[in-house]
Amino acid sequence: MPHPTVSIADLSRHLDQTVSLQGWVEALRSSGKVAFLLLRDGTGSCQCVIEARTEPAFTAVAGLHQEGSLRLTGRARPDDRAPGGVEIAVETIEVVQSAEGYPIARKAHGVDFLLQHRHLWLRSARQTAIARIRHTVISAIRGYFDDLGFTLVDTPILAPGAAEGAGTLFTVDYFGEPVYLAQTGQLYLEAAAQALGKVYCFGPTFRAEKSKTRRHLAEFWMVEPEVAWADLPDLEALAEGLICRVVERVLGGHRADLDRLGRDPAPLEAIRAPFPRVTYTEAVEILRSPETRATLEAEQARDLAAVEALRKEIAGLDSQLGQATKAWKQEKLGQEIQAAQERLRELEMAVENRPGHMEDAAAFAWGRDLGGDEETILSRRFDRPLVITRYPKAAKAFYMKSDPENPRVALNLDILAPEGYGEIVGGSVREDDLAALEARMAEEGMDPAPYQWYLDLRRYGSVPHGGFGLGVERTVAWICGLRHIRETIAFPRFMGRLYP
RNA sequence: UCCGGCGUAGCUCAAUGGUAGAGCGGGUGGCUGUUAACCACUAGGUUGUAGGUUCGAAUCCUACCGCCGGAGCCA
Repeated sequence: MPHPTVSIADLSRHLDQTVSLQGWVEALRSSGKVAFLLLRDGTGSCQCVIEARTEPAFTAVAGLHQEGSLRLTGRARPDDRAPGGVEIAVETIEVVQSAEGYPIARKAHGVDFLLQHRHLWLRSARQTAIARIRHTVISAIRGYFDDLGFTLVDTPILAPGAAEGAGTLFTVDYFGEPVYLAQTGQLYLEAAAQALGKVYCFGPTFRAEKSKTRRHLAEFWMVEPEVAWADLPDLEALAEGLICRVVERVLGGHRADLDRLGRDPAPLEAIRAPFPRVTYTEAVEILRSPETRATLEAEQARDLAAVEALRKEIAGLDSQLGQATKAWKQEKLGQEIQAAQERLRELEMAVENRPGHMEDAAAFAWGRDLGGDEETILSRRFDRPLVITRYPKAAKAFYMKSDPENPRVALNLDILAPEGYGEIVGGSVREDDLAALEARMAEEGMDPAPYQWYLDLRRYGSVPHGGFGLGVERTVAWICGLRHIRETIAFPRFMGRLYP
C-alpha cells in the first residue's frame, strides 16, 4: 500500500492526496446511493463518503456499526458540507471489527448506565476532550515545578499510620500487619525537602470517607510541593503561580475542547495573579458583614427571577412539544424540558436554603471550620481563586505551625476555586520546633513512637518549611466546568463503584 | 451515619386503581450529499425484590435491595 497512513489531526496537510486512515465509527448514515461515515481516530473526526459505485467498500460499510473499527483509503478533499471542512472520498475499506450491538447510543443516557460502561464511554467526544485537558493540567503542573528547580520524589502509597483522622483510611493487609493506603505524602516529603530543598510528589491518594457527592472520590490524584526555608507568603505565591500556569496552558491549547464541553472560557481568562487574600478572621467578618447579606439578597432576587424565567422557558418548550410533529423532535424537546426542570429544582433548592445560609453566615462564630456553604458564599464574592489563611489552630492538623503573632491561628492556606467548585488547595507552614511539635502531638493524644523519624527532622538541622496539596480532579472539574468530578478521571473510584 | 428523590423494553422515558406504550438502538425493505437523516414493517416486558390491601396494582401500604443528590468530612 503506497499511501501514507495519517492521523485526522494532520489531514489538512494532505489535501488532494490519497491517504489511509484507521479508526472507529463515530456515526454512520447509509443509503442506496451514498454512505457517510464519521470516523474518529483519537486525534479528531472526519467525514468519509462512500458512493454506491465504489465496491466492495459500499457493501462493506453496511456491515459496520457505531464504534466498529476499520482502515480506509481515499482522497482527502475540502468540502463545505463536511464537518471540519475536509472529507475523504473513500476508495477502499477494510473492516477490522464490526462492533454490532454497541451499547452507548448518540443520545442522552443516565449517569449510572454510563459509569457501568465507562470503558466505552471514554470514547465519546466529551470524554476525550476532558481526558486531553486533564493531560495538559498534569503536564503543566509538572512543567511548573520542574522549571522552578523542584525534584520529584515519589512517596510511599502503603503507609503505617494516619497523618490525620484514622477513620478515613483504607486498610490493607501487609504481610499480616494492617497498614493504610496513603492519603498524603507530606510527612515523607518533609524529609525529602531537607535533602533536596524543593521537592514535590505526584500520585494517587486514598480517602475512605463515605462521601457521595459530586466533589468526592475515594481515589484521586494530588500534587504536593514541599519547600525548605519557605514562609507562608512563599507558599501563597507558589500556589498562585501554579494555578495561573495550569489555566494558561489549558486556554492556550484547548479552546476547541472547552467549546466541546460547553465551557465559557471568559471566567478562566480572568484568572491572573494576584488572587484575593483574606485571613480566616477576615473571612468570618466578611460572612457576618452587611455586604455579604446584600450579596446574598441580590443572589436570592436573581435566582427568583431565574426561576420565573425557567418556568416560562419550560412552558414555551411544552407548547413547542405540542406542535412538534416528528417523534424524535418530541423526544429531544422532552429531554430539554427535563434538563430545564433539573436546573429549576436546583435553583429552587438554592432559593429555599439561602435564608438559612444568610442566618448561618451572619451568626458565624470564630473558631468553627468553614463548611461548604460558607466556602461557596465567600468564593462567590470574587472572580478569581480565593486564598484564605490563618485558620484557628484547633481546627487544623498537628503539624501546622502557629502564627507567632497570634498563637490561636495556624500558618496555613486554603484556596477556593471560583464558581462554587470548592477547595482545590490546602497547605501550611510546618511546625519546625521539636518541643512545640511534641507538645502538639501530646495534645492530640498521639503515640510519638512511630513518628520518631519525623521528629528527627526537627532534631537535625530543622528549618522553616512548608507545602500544600492541589487536587487534580477538582481542578480539572473547575477548568472544564463539569457538574461532576467523576468525569475527570478515566476509571473513578467512589463509594459503591468498583466496576469497571 | 442522617435527610430527600428515583427504580417500567438494551437506552431515555410515558401510562396516577381498569387491555403496559413511544422514541432511540437491533432486524428487514425502500430512498436521499447526509449532519441525532427520512419512510414502512418487525422483534423486544416476571413494571427492582418479597409480602400486603383490592373484584382488579406499574400505580396504594410495609420491608428489603439498588441508584442519585445533599449534610457531615475533605482535595
